Amino acid sequence: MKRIYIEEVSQYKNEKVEIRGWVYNKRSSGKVRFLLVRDGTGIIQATIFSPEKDHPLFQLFDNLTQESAVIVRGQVKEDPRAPGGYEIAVNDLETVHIAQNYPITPKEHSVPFLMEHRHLWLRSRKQHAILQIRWEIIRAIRDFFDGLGFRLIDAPILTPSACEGTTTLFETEYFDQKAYLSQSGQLYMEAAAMAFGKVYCFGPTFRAEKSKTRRHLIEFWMVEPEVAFATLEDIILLAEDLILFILERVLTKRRAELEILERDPGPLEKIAKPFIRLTYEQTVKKLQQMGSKMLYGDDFGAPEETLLSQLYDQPVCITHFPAQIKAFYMQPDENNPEVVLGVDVMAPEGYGEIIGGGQRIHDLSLLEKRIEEFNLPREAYEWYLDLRRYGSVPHAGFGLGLERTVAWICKLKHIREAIPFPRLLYRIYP
RNA sequence: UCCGCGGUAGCUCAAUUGGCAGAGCGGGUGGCUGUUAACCACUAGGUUGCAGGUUCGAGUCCUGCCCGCGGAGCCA
Repeated sequence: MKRIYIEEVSQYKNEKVEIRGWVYNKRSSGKVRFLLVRDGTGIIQATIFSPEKDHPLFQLFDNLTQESAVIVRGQVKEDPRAPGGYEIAVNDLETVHIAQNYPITPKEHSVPFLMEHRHLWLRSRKQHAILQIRWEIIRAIRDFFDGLGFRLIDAPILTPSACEGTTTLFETEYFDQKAYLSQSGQLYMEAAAMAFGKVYCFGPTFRAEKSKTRRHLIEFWMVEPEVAFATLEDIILLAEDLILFILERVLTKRRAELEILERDPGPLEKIAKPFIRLTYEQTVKKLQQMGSKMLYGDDFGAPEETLLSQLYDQPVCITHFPAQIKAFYMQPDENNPEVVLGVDVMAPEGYGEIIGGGQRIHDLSLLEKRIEEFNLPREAYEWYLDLRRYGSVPHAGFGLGLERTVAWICKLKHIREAIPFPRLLYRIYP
């Protein structure tokens, strides 16, 4: 008898197989018992028939509780009445472990309760589907960059100094010094790009922001490509291709999961190059016409992001921001030094910014000046300035927030479901 | 951090003006030969978040605290 996984069941029609898993749910109707078994790859209905009321399999079945671990052996049958179209006619049932009072029942639960049981919630159908899609997106991102000849260069997580202001950094002890958890691998990727040409890093980042919204996590994953000799225009094209590659992959390989999530694939299928392009100035004018009170020089707030996503069903690339609202390393536009060559890509359907990036300053004296203007500790940036001393070239890159991308593609109400174990302002358990 | 809302059975919620703390689900027992969050009957299950106060009487009103949820700012 062959031990198989539920996702392979259609290849074993009428064969006898063994499935190892957990009880998802059970039902009974007199002389027929139905056991829904999940094994991590899917859920299948196992059936037991007998005219004998005290059949030994019935006794085993009756003792099983939700999430008990079982080994089921029997024949695969195609049956339209079974969820998924296939079921197992059981002739042997082995109990591995009886679960006692599993807390997540097939009924409704509140968000706080489910978050408290996140370690178990992962077993539920929708959470499982979301994390399958997350995995597919991660693979797509790696395949995309590897396929283009990018080198994966890992950025450090413990960093020696505040790169973009200390208020949002997690501080920790580093023997007799202080260290900070990384907010971004970008500066290290700039060094790597000068060594390898085109690079990316993909890892967790940490922001000690006391933000409490559906779009924020304290710990989140970001993929950050950086390309030597690239301009703003080059990386906008790269960002478009990346997003389309991810969408194509999920739409072809994770249809079933999108269906479990009741996510209409229509809006995702419509997305195509080129994305909408607007300068910051054009965007502000448009928003003001729509009734927003924001002024030139303000950053976009949540209401503005919502307004924008109502206007377009394509991602929107906003460029040419006023220098003062962006980071110190942003390259000024040569036609208008008041604005910088940065880009934010806003996902449609109200999901807001999923990408932030741009062209970096490559001129040593300009970068020194900016470090001074932003009141940053010059010593901490000596290594970064070195990149402008030894073969400096124009270069650009961006960061894509993984969880925001997952939330958009899965159309989640809250980003906390886009990561297995979310770290939030008021939650670090489990 | 600020603004708003909430905490009652394992879970989801109800409880009229301050007047006997209840239902569904889940658990247990029994029934049903194709169930789809199955269904039917019976059954057990409570320090009403914590501390204090008002009152003949507090789940309900007041004060403080704890915990969480929604939103804002900031950001990916």
